[in-house]
Amino acid sequence: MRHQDIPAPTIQRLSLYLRQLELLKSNGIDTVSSKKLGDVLGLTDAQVRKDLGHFGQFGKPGIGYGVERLIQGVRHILGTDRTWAAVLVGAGRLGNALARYKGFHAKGIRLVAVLDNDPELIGTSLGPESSLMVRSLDDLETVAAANNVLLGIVCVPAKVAQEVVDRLVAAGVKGILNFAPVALSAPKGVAVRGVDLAVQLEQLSFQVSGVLEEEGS
Amino acid sequence: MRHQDIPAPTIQRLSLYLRQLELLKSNGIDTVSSKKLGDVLGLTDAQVRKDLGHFGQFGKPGIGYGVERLIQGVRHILGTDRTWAAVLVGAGRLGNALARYKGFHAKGIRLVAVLDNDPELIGTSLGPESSLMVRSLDDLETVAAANNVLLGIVCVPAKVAQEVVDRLVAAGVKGILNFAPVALSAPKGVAVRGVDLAVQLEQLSFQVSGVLEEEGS
DNA sequence: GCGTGTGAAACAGTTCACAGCA
DNA sequence: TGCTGTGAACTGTTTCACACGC
Repeated sequence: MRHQDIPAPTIQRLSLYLRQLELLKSNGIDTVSSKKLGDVLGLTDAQVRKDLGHFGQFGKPGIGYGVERLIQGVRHILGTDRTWAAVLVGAGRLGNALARYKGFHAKGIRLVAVLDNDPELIGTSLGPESSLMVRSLDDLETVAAANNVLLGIVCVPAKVAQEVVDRLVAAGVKGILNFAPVALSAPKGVAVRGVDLAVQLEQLSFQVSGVLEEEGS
Repeated sequence: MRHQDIPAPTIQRLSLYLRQLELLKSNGIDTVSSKKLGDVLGLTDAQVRKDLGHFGQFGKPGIGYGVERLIQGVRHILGTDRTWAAVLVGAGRLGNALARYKGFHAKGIRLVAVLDNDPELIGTSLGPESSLMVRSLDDLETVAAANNVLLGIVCVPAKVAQEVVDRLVAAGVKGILNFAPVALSAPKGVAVRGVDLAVQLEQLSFQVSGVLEEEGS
């Protein structure tokens, strides 16, 4: 089964399963049923089985799913059992906070450089935990080529985001995580995901409006 | 038409429309067709019309949609034309970066307090742009009651996130934006949205795996 | 002609229900 | 008996196609 014909909602839920499975594992539980897994995540048991069923037979009838085996399986499907080299562009407050994020490694991401074009920031350290320093944006192509960089994380102002994306694409990047509040375009063959705080706030605002309406205020 | 019976995907796209419309407005364009709007966002014209059609007749046949009027309309639907009081819990690096985010105001969100329970952080300033200081988490209930706080933003470690959420809910909060990498539970009547970097990285990893596969490597 | 609004058709995703295995 | 895997039914969303207004 090709990656493309798996429903997007299934892939989204795979991340949720994985997180829950890791929690179960750290609690010493080594078997779980679709019912139990679904309940904590607010899903039906059928949904869980269908999702996992797309990738082969993970479960044993009468028993359930082996937690460890399923973790391995899901990681493999998501590709987080491989290591990807990434660059982060934009070392402002948010970029800085992200650069110090410790979860990259756990997801198989190796941050090879943090880039910015502000002379004030270039040469700046990213704290004692990191061996990286902020480098000039001019180094992008060199760094990308030298490290076989496939992922880019964009934390620059909206105005220059498209420009940065174009350079990343030209440098061979295949996946971009965008924190700038703009719709970016990239050629087919390059995946772009956006994390937009403004969008989240709007969605939350809408949901809360609905809640208040229900309660009659 | 009640909030509840509008498809979730439609609401999600409303945020995209709004952002694009604001861009058009700032470019001095005051009319747009469903085709044009859809094209830049990667949607069909029919999709755009169906989405907007849920809320009444915004467009004029032969002409298109009035940008300004549509912006007003979408803002009203999303509830961002009202003002919501919010607290932010967790003043670590990420919390700090978010607290300084300038987009809250534009989305009708008034940040009334930043709270943490680390004595090192309490009393700390949030930079010259903000009049706020980090306050003790003990003040949560007081602040929430005094300002009619309906929104909470959670940037604390995963271990304590549920605990913080429970306190927020008890304090009357109706919507929570969670940055901690855990599945949180909240009673019906409280909306919870999660922004999880680890999940985004996994999804991106999956998409890139698919791209590479297509290209045959 | 151009472009909206909207039923009807097509498609996709979810839930149901049950056969089959431990 | 407990639980998976899966075709079949169902529900929800997207796309199509066209009547109507500018």
